[in-house]
Amino acid sequence: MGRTPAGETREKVFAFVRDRLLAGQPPTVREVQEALGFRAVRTAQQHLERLVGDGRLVAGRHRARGYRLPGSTPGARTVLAPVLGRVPAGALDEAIEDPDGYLPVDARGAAAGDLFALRVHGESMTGAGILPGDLVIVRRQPTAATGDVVVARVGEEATVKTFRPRGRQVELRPENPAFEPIVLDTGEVAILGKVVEVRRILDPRGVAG
Amino acid sequence: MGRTPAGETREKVFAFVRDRLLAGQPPTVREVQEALGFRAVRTAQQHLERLVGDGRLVAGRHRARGYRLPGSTPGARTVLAPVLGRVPAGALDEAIEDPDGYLPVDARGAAAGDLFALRVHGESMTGAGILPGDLVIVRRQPTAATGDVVVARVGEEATVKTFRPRGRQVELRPENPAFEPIVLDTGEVAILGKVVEVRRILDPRGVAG
DNA sequence: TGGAATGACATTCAAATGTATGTTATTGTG
DNA sequence: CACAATAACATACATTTGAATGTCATTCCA
Repeated sequence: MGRTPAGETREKVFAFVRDRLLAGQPPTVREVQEALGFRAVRTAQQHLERLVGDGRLVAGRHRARGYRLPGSTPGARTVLAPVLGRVPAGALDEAIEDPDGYLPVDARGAAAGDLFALRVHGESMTGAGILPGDLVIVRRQPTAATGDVVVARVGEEATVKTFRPRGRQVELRPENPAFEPIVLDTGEVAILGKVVEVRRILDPRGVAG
Repeated sequence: MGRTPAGETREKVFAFVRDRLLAGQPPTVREVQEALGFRAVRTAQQHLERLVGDGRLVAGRHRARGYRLPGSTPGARTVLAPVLGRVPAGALDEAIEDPDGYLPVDARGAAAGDLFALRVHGESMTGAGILPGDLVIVRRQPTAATGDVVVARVGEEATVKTFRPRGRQVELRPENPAFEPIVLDTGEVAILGKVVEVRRILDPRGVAG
C-alpha cells in the first residue's frame, strides 16, 4: 500500500488529537481514523500507539475516549472552584451553595471540595501583587505557616493577609505600607484557608465571578 | 427498596454530571452510578433520562460519554491552554508542539487553539501586578488596542508590555519606572497576542508550568 | 542490495458503555 | 384505600470502541 513521507501523517494525527483534547472533546480511535482518512482502524491505532510511545500522548487502558495529553495529566485533576460572592460570614458550606460562578482549577494536591475562590476588595495586598478585583483561589485549612497568604475571618469580615503567628497572638500583615498590621488573640481569628493561587482577568471573555 | 426524598438525588446527579462536563470530562453512566453510590446501573440511567427529559442535559445516541449540557452551554467552557516553556522565537505552532504543561482556562470567547500561556521573566510589569514567575494567558491575535497588555516579539525575544500605537511606530511600555519604553517601527514588532489573564501559583499543588 | 523500520490495509476479539426489561418498596394524592 | 409516581435494585442485551493478529508495499540505511 502507498504511504506518505515519514512522520508527516503522525504530526497530523497528533495535531488532531491535541486540538480535540484541548477543546475538551476526546476523540475515539475511529474518529481519528475518519478525520485522517484512513481506511483501517488499525492505522489510526498505530499512530496513536507511536505517539504514546514517544510520550506525546498517554492512554487509559481500555477506556473509551481515553487518550490524554501528558505533562500535567490535564483534565483529570481539573475541578471547578465556586466563586463566593459575599464574604463567607457563617459556615463556608452555606456560601458555597450559592456561588457567583466557577473557576477551573488544577487541583492535584487538594480535594475537590476544599477549593473556593474569592474576589479581593481593597488595596491592602498590592505589595504582593494582589490587586483589587483579583480572584484568589483558597484551599480550606484551619491553620497556616508563617508567611502564608491566608483568608481569615475577623468578626464578621473575611480578609486576605499574610499570616504571622506571634505566640498567643496572630499578626495579619497587609502588604502595603499604607495599611497597619492587625494583631489579635488566637481566639479572635479563624483561618478559613490558604491562598494557593491569584488570578486577574484582564479581558473578560466570560470567566465567572 | 429504600429511597431518598424526592428530587434530592437527582440534583446530586445533575451537579456531578455538570461538574464533570464543565471540567471537560464527560462521565459514563457507570461512573455516575459509582459516584452516587447506586447499586444498579439502571438507577443512574433513569436519573440521566429524567434530566434529559427536563431539558437539563442532552444525550448523544449510543455515544460513549455522550451526555452534554444543552444549548450554547451557558456555563463555563473549560479548555486546556499549553504552557510554552521557551520564548516562541519562530512560529508559534512549533512552540506549542512541546509545552511544559497545560492550564485549565475558561475560554468562552476564544477558540480552543487560540490560547496559550507563558511564564513571565523580569520585573518590567510589576506596576501592573505582573510579577516574575507569573503565568500570563494569551489569546493569539495580530493586533491590539491602546493600553492592552500584549505579548510582542521583537527580534528573537518575546516580551510582555503595554501596547501603545504611535502613528507609524509602536511603543511597548513597561509598567515599572526602572525600565524604559521601547519604541519601534511597526514592522519591527510582531504582536503575538493579548494577555487576557494573569495567574500566580503561591502553593504549587501541581499546576503545570 | 538487502534487511529493518515505517505506513497502510483488512479483519477479529474483547472490554467499555449505552439501552432495555422486569421487579420491589416508599411516598403522595384523591 | 386504591392508584399513580418515584426511587432503587438486578439483570440482560446491543452498540461502541480500544486492542490484537496478520499481510503487503514503500522508504531508509548500512
